[in-house]
Amino acid sequence: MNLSRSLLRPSPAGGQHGLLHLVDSCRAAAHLPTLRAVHARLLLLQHLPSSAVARVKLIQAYAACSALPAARAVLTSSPDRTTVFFNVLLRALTAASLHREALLLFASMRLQGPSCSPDHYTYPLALKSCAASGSLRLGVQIHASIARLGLDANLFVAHSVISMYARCGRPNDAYQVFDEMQHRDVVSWNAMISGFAHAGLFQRAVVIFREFVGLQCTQPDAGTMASVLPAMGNAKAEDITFVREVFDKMRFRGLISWNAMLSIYAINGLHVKAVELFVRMEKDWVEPDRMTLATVLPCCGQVSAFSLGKHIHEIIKRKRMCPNMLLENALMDMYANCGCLKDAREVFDAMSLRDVVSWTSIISAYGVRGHGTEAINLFENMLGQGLEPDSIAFVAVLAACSHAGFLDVGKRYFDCMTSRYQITPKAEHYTCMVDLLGRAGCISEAYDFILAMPIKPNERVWGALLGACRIHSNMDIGLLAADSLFRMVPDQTGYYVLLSNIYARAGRWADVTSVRSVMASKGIKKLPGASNVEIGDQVHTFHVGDRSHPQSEMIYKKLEELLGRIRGMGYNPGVEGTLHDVEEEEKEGHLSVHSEKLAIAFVLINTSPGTPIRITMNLRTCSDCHHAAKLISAITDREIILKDINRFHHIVQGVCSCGDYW
DNA sequence: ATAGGGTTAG
Repeated sequence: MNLSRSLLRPSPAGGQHGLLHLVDSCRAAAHLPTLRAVHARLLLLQHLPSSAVARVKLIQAYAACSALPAARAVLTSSPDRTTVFFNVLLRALTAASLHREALLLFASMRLQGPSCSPDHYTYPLALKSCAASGSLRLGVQIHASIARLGLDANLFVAHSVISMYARCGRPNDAYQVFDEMQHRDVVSWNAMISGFAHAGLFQRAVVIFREFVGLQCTQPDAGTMASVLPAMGNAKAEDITFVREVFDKMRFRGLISWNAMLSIYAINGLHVKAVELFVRMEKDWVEPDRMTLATVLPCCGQVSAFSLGKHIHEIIKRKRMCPNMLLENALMDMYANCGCLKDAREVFDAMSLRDVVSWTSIISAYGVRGHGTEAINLFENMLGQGLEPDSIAFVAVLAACSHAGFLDVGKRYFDCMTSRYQITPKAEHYTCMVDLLGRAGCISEAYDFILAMPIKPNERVWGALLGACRIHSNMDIGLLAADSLFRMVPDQTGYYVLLSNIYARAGRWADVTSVRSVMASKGIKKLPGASNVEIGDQVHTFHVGDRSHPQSEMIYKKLEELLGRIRGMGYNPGVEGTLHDVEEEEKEGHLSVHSEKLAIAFVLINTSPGTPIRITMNLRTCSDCHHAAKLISAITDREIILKDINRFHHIVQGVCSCGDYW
């Protein structure tokens, strides 16, 4: 490396300046061997005793090389010690998250005499460590010293006091400091916004954000956007719109602002908005970084924006951003959710390092398709690598067991999770277990399981039971589940439909009608089924009986042809239909124009033979469409990947990965 | 020669 070469030929100008420059280069390059050599030379030439600057630079450089003991040794061996040495070392310790050690060093300054008294550089660092380690008592003491010295007029100091109080769980004390400030700049507001956000007072964070914007004295900056972000989970639509307006009005929009805006959309489930904003970002020639892409990729997955996802993968390759676990995990997630298990697996196999998130991602990809054995093999493989499964990894493997109907294995994992790994089951785990038991036909066991839960069963838990009751036609327990659900979420259409399906299966048409009239009286409408498919980078949406598509005529002709061909193979719309679809208008004729079928016909017309058909829909698919899709996949020799509201159906040559069990 | 607010997955 050329650092060492220049060391051999030090600049003729007497050395010290050249050597100090070399120290800075070692700091930038984090090159410890050269740094040691330069240090030795400085010692040899006796530059160190006279030059405080040289010693400060050495401390910084050693810290940059993660050689903290060496950094500390420079301070210890200094004949004259001043505050700045401590500040630089404190900075190194806080940057390395060594907050305990930072606070010990801070405390030791008092013993060093007046030349080492903490100053307006020291306090922000010490308070940062208090905030990070939750040391409220020490923080309060430090605040008192600051006030005694009158240092609270310094903005840097005041902001760190605000931040310390907020992060130590005292948002009101933080606000008092903020409120009493004589002068404020943009960071003062950012500190308070982020303070409320980190203290969990999301609404107050948003209110003060709005107040700041309303003042119009100082422009919000990227820090403002990033500060409000953690307060925007589950945000109100009007707040999101407001932040977007602020974002649009910013005179300078840097990458951090774009990333924060994308993130706000993503955490609120506004995946389409995030995708649109990303497209806008590309048009504006803003170069995305890893975080941008790691934020947008899951959104692509959620809306099955496969071509954009692939495009992002190309960006990642072009910029040589991999290997990078964050991105690889996000890519896997995107491919899996776009229905491309193979591509997800390729990313997984190519990874040089994998963490629990990577494994969980691929396990869940297999699991939601019904490939239970592979999901379990992967889970065991992960354990074999010595990785500790966490709560979410268990959700993935339990879900895999329930989708595949592996009753005993699932029960074993649940026990293993609590006993061996000491993980307290959450609602998601209970949902998986109820699903597992219920699907396997153990309905009363599932019901007892819910009653014995130590936490209050939520909507999804009861929903899983109701779903199982539909599969196994259990009306008694189905009614109990429905009753709980209607009390919890009286307006959720899907549960009424499930209940009426249960009645329909039992042939109790009067009850079917009464469920429908309850729905009508409450003004609840059945969510219209919609299927999305992507051709090129264009998304096409189909509804039941949709004739709005320009190719409508061709689509219906194709569908008729297909249905004609599969009828000879045992497809009989009437029989399946009465079992599952109770809406009058959907019987017979309308079953044949369900959105899934239209989408399949459309893709067959517009793609070359052999191209997989990927469909994303907003409901669970009906068994009539499922049956038809299987037969169509066989006669047209196409893979059909149907993403349903809660799982994937991967159909190859007439066989579905769900094993007809969903 | 040193300090404040801020974004990263399953």
